[in-house]
Amino acid sequence: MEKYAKLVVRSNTIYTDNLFTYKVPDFLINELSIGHRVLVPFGRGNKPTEAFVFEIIDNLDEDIKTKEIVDVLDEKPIFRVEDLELVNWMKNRYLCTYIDCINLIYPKGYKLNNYKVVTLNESIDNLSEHKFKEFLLTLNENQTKVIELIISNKGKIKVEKIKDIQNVNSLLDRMAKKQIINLYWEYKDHKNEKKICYISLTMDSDELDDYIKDNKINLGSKQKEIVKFLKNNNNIEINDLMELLNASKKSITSLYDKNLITLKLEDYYRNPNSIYKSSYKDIILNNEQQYAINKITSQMFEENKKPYMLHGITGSGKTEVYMEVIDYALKQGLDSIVLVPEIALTPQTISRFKNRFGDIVGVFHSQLSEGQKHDVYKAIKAGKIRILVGARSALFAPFNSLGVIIIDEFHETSYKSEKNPKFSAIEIAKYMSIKNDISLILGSATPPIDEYYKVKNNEYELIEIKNRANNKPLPKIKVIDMKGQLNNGNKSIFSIPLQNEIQEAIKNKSQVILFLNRRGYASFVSCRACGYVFQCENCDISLTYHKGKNIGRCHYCGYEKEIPKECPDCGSKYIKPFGVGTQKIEEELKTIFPDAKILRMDKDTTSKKGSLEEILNKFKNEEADILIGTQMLSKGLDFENVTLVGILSADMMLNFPDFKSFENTFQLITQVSGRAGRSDKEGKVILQTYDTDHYAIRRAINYDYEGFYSDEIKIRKAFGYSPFNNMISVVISGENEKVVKQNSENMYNSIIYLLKNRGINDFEFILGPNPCSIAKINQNYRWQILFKDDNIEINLLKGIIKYICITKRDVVFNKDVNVSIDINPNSVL
DNA sequence: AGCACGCCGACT
DNA sequence: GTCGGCGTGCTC
Repeated sequence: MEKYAKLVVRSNTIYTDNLFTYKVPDFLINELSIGHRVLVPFGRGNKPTEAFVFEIIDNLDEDIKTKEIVDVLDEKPIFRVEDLELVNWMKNRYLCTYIDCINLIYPKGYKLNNYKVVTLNESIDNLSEHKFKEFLLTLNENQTKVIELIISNKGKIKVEKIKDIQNVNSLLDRMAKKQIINLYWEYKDHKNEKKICYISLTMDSDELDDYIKDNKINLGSKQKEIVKFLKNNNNIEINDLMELLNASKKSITSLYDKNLITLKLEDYYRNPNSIYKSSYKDIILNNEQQYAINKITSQMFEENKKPYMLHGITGSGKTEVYMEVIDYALKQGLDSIVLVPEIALTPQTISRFKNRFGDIVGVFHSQLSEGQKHDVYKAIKAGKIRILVGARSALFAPFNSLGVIIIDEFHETSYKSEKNPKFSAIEIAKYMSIKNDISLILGSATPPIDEYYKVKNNEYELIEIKNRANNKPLPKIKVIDMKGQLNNGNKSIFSIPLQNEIQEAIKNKSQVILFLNRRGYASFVSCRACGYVFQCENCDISLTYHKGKNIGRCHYCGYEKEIPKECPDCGSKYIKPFGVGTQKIEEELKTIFPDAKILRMDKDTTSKKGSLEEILNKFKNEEADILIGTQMLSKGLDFENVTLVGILSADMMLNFPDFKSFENTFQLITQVSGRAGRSDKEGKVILQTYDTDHYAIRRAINYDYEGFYSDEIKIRKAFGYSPFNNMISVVISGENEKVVKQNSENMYNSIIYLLKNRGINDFEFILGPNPCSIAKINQNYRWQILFKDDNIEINLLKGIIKYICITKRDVVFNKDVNVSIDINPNSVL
């Protein structure tokens, strides 16, 4: 019987992104199954390459020459059948490669390295010393260098280690042909099974002393010390011992060689702990919370249930609902995944879960080291972690019996990946929940418009919580018309009412949060005489002014430039910063309230590790009166003593050139306002704006989600935006502007050609090619073509885009341009 | 992509 | 005839 395997090979090019057929060797026929990781020879040089078995077939379906699989790399398959199904689904949905998808679900801590090595050919190695010297004389400079390198490396060297020789590969090839050297591939399969080493004595105390005496063993003073220590403390961790006694590895290996100690390796789980502290309160659930819990738990074992959308206002105690559902699942033997938008911003949520459930709570996010990720995965597989809290990547954790997926604040943009595959965690979770009957809960106070539309379409089960857990009303939002303030001669960023309220709050010993959606000091610096604006040299972006260092900084690539006293264009000295950032807010606030203690939370003050936790802790412990911050403030923070929230410029986001900017404005106002009055004290919100009449603002100040939804959905429908259409963005970027432009046009023309062939002659659903709104980032020019699946079947459209951008990539695009496909992108800049 | 092969010109 | 350099085409 013959068997063949269709597999995906790990190589980092889209040109090999298909299934390759290999023959299954006889000794593996009974062994090999779908999902196995195998080693195959790949390419002309038969480089040992890692591959993944997707299918096993009995006969070749076409006449192709095949190579044989060398071996399986792991005892058990690393992927389940459903994992591979997910890979296929994602590849189709997001138009990305197999490997992109595999990398997401690939168990952490595995890595196959392959490298080419050089050794001396036996005929040379066996020469006598005299003959060898003679032989060396026949070689040229580079060849001698290679021989010397091999010898000085104990007879074997990796090709990549041979430096400062040009065209090493052709040199080595020729030397191999002349039988001077051997050239071959080697590989090493790393499995990062982090173990910890425990030391103990091989025999008990007296026995050991006799053994030493009888065998006349001499011990150094350090070794004696270690033995003495081990007599009293058996089974100690090697690192602790070395540190405690200031011992070296040498003395330990020496003891081991003398047969006096044993070393034992055991699994070790690193535990990335957050330093954030939270207090555990006994919570009494209200009726709405209880209803939600009952609804979800009662259907947990039902098949074909819909995902739940938990629409609960800010402060409605959604986390309590999550925890009760998880608790129920645990008791039924089911595991849970909780996704949070940004792990760094949710130390509070994590500590609440840890307080409630203890050690079975694991944390997973992209900032963990590979080793830490591996440990978490291992603990999950071992059943030591039953609840995983993490960022979107936590979705792919290898739980054995996953029962619940919770996505908190599911309107957050961070659930859409920026990297390939540009997946949406919401979509993947929905896919998983339907396929495996998992209870999926999407929680938010401000559900995305397109998702809420699906409630109306019966795709979700809507559960609402309309009251705050503390039974207090939502904070009243007072709108201040900044045009009026200006007319009354108040040029400050702070309206008079806001100043008064801040004063009042500080007097009452409660805390204030001020929100502004822009960091830095000023949004741009320009010359009043000629209008020159300081711009980033790498991007098409004006520099944000940072006062402390007197620099302009690009918030896209990090480029910094000192701002000169004179205009580089006209030489005038009228150089001034315009617009307002959080840094300037802080400065002005200090002059108005010189005694207030102020904290600032934005990307500039929280980039250092641990600094965010420090700021949150300080504010929580009421070591500051006012917290100024950007977007970060909107993400589920919970401070009991905050009674006043100030939104300094609500229209800043309104004027963003994106079809989601109204929705974002509504969300931000609702979310930021929700930070006030979360405990016993009532909250208040002051909202400053120049545009008091905009529906996003009017609906937000009345907490009228339904109203905003009905306004917004009409606009979405009229313009054919999501949820009525999918949007596909293709961005072509590269260092050469002309090439990028020409490639974009190439692509457009190819697409038009294919569409015409299919009888489609109306191309209104294609926008562009145009330069992106941000036409240059990091020295890369960017052009965009936008597609809506208006009047065209999405799979046909995707098929054509895939054909042009992937299958025929080398025909349509230059090698040095980057083509990025994003299905339903967060923003089209 | 990245690897191997093969062609070509320069130089002994 | 040999060496280094670079362009080309394929990967079961």
